[in-house]
Amino acid sequence: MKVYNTLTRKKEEFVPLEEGKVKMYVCGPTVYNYIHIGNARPMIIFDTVRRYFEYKGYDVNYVSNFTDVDDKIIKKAVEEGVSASEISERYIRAVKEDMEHLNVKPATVHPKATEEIADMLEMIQTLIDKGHAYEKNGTVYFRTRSFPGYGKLSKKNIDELEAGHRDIKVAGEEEKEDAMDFVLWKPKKEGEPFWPSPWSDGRPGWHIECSVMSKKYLGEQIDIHAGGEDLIFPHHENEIAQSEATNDKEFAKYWLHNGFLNIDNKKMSKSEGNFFTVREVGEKYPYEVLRFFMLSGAHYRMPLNFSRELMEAAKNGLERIITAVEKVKGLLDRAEEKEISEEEAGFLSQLEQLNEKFDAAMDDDFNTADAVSVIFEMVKLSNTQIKETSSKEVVQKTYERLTLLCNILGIRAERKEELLDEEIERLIEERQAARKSRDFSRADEIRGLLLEKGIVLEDTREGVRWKRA
RNA sequence: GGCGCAGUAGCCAAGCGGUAAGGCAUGGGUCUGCAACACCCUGAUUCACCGGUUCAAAUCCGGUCUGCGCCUCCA
Repeated sequence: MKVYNTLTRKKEEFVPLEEGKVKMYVCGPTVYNYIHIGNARPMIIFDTVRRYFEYKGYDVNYVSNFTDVDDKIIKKAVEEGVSASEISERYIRAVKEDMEHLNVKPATVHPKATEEIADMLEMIQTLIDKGHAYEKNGTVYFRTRSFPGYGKLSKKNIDELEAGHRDIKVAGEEEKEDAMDFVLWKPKKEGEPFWPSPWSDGRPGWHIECSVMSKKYLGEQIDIHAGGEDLIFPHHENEIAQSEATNDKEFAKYWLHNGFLNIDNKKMSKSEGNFFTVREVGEKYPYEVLRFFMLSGAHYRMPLNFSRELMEAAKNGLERIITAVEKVKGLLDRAEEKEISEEEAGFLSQLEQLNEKFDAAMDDDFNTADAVSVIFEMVKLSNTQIKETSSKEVVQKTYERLTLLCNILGIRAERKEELLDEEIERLIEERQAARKSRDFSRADEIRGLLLEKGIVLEDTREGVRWKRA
C-alpha cells in the first residue's frame, strides 16, 4: 500500500508504527459557521482513507478536532450578542449533522480545544523550559529558529520567508525576538473568553492545539497527519516544530494533504463570494451525490472543480450504480438455489478480479477515481450477466461485492426504504390496471401526475419501480 | 522573488517507459404500448508546443506557452 507523503514528496510504502494499527489525526474545522463544500473535501477523503484501512484489517484510531476558540468565533459571538461557546456548540452540532449526511463516520475521538487547555499549558511550559519558547508581556512565542528542522515539510527556507514578508513584519508584533516566531499563548482582550495561565489570562494559539490533542489521544508519534494543502504552511510546519521540540521524536510519519475544491477553477473564498455550504448543495442534490462527486471527480491531491454540470454528471453516474445494485437486490429473493454453471464460474472469477483491481487502485495512494471506474466495470458486468435465471449464489455474491466496494468509499448504494403515501400507491395501482386494459392514455396521464409530485416510474420486467426525481 | 501542481476526446478523468481505463453528454440501434432502465454500436493514428534520450514516450530529460495554488487567517 503506497501513500504520497508531503514530507518526502514521494509515494512511500505504508508501514504502521504498530503492527495492525493506524493512528491518524485530521485537522478539523473552526466552528464559526456552517461548513462549506471545501471543508467537506478532507472530511470525505480521509474518511475514505480510514474506511479503506479498516477494510484492510487495520484498527484505526482516528482523531479529528474541533477548534472552538478563535478570533472568528469571538467575532461572530459579538455580532450576535451571545457567548463564544454558544456559537461553537451550535456549529459543532451542525458539522456533525453535515458529516452524518455525507456518511462521514464520527472520529474515534473529536476533541475540542477548550477542553484540552491544561495539556496545552503543560506543553507550552515544557517548550519554555527547553528554551524553545519565551514570554513577553503575557504572550508566549515559539522560538522558530531554535528548531533546526523548521521548513522541512513545506520546503521553505526561513531566511527567504523573512525577505518576502518585510512589509508585513513592519505592521506589528515588534515584541517578537524574530519575525518567524509564532504565538503559543496570547492574553485576552476585554470581553474575550479566557483561561488562567502562568503568563496571563488568555487563550492558546491555533497551532498548539493540534500538537497537544494529537499527543494526548494518539501518542507522541503517529502514523498519519492529514488536512487541506493550505495547512502545510504554517500550521503543520509549526505543529512539527512544537511537537518534535517537545518530545524529541519524529511527530508524524506520513503527511497527507488534499487539493482544493475550486469553483470556476478558482479557489473558493468568501471575499470572492464563490462558496457554497454543504447544506446549500444538499438542498439541490442528495448528499451522497456530493460524496460521490468528491471521490470520482479527481484524485484527492488534485484540485477539483465544482459546477452544476459536474454535479449532474455525478448524479447520473451514481444513479447508474444504484440502479444496478437495486436490480441485483431485487433478484435476491427470487433467484433459485442451484448448481453454478461453467459460465457463472467464469463470471465469479471476473468479479474477483475486479475486486483486486479496486484494491490495487486504492493501494496506489487512494486513487478513488480509478476505484470508482472499477465499480462501473462491475456494474456493467452485473447488468449484462445477472438475470432471473442466475443461481442464487451468484446473485448473492454480486450483491455483496458491489455493496462492499461502495461501502469502502462510503457510498450508500441503496435507496432508502421509503413508504409512499396512500394516494400515490393508489395511483400506481390504478395506472397498472389501466395498462393492463391497454388504456395507455390514462396510464400516461397518471405517470405525468406522479412526475409532478417528483415520482419517476419505471416499468421493468420485474414490475414497476419508482424513484425520486 | 521563493516553493509547488497541472495541461489526455464535447465535458470530467485514469494511466506515469511497451503501444490510450472509466463516467457524463451526443448520435444510431435492440428491448418497451410509449417512456425510463439496461444492452449493443458511435468516438483521441493521439495525450499543450518544440527539441532530446530510447528498440519503444502521454509517460524520462531540457526548453517554451497557458492555467492554478502556497509563501498572511484559510480545508
